[in-house]
Amino acid sequence: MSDQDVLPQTVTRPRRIVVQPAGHDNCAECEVRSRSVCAALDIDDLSRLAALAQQIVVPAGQGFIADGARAEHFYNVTHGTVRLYKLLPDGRRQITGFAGPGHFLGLAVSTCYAFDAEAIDDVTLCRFSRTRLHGLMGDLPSLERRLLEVAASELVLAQEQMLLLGRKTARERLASFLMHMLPDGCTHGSDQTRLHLPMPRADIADYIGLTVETVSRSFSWLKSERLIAIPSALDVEVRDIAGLRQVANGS
Amino acid sequence: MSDQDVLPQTVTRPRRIVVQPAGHDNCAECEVRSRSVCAALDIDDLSRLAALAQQIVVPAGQGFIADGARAEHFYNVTHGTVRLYKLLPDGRRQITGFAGPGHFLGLAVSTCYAFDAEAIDDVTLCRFSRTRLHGLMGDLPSLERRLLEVAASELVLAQEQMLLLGRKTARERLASFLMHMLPDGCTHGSDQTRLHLPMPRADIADYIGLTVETVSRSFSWLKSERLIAIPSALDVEVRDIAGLRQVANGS
DNA sequence: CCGGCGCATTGATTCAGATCAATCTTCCCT
DNA sequence: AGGGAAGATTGATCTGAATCAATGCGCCGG
Repeated sequence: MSDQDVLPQTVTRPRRIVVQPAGHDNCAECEVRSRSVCAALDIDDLSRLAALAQQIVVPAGQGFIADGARAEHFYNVTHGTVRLYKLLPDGRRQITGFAGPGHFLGLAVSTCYAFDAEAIDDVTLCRFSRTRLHGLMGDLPSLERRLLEVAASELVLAQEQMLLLGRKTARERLASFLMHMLPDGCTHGSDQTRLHLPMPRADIADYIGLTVETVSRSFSWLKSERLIAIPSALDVEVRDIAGLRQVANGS
Repeated sequence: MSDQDVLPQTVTRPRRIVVQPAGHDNCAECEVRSRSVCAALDIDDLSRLAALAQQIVVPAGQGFIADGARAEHFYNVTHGTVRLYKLLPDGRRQITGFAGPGHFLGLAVSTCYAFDAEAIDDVTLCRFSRTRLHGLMGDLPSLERRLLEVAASELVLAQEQMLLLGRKTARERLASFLMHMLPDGCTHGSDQTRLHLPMPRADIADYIGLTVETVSRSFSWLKSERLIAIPSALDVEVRDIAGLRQVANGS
């Protein structure tokens, strides 16, 4: 046991954030482009955007945006899932959102970020200089328009989350959360009801304003009501979408 | 008592929403212009905006935006205060924000509103056609830029509210609410600590996710701690801003 | 194959805030 | 001035979720 363990942890994954310095001309073939802000741009404009982009890789558990730090970058998630959260001085945490492939991060007006961001699993991001992207926005009104759309739809989501946090019961919160996690378009009909949750129970708890125990009990309750099945903790099968929606909206 | 009371209520205030059809060239002298999105425009552009504007007056208690209705207008508050909220089918209400003079309303991406809006006191608004304002935005990038700023700062507020609703205690919530209500710039220093709340206790309760009773008890507690004084229900005097901030952030 | 560590579940008990129930206050309206 | 209604406060009790406390279940490393 006296080998080269110079670091306290024994991790096989990359421990530090990796920045792919350049050579990133592949925006045109980016698999998340259609879902991201980049969808607003045609091929020519895209290359101007690509010139600003760096690819960065963040290992699971690592933070890459810190509350209060100067906001020098925007990010676009290409792989993996990110948790965005705010902390109280005593450590209480509220997760304000999860960002998966295609999501845009860093829409702060102020010069500083007002939240933290951490990789849940291994995450790959496109990073843009804030000032340079701002400059580009003057030239590319469609990009700015797209950002406004993104901001407005985030706002709608935030308002739904306020309703959830302020007025829903534990079971209603979990049901609402699962409904939101369902891929778009399968909220109606009973197709494609398999669901993989990238985040652990503690993250769900801090997102919907409960404790881990209450989340677990609510999962068990939904299971006992035959609304879902839980093949493994991170995999949920929605058995009765309509029923789940009923619960989510207060029976 | 058998006079002309053809309506169930006996109200002296205007009962219906009044639309001032036109003659609204006074944007240049608008007293809320500097605080509103209109601040982004110079005098010439302002007149183009003014051409789209209608002034509407909404009596206290009246709704003027309905959840699910087609989103045909944007609004700018010029006088009074508006409550924005979402309802659950069984009537539980979450107020997602209050909008006072200068505030911009209607930033929905979708074709339909996803919230309700009601006048708290008598409210005056500037109303713009959604489609025409969208058209104007193409010509006036500074307007679009300003809207993006507004949306981004709303988002920051929404995230703080999620932290409040998900993780703060009753006292912390009320203290946070009062801190937010303080006019900008008086969060530090002990000047100007008088505060008028336009909304009743029930609205505060539905905003910070509590019941009226708990709001009232929390007010009494803050008073007993000498952090505030309550000359009348709607008037609060902040006695100890630093202390109130401490409570707001979890002692 | 076994041991241990990190997460998830389940059970027992407590507690902050909801609910139920009186007052109290303010301010119209007559 | 007086009566009443709407809002606010205060008190008594209840309850849903938090907290405290064991297990249970994979999964990885040896």
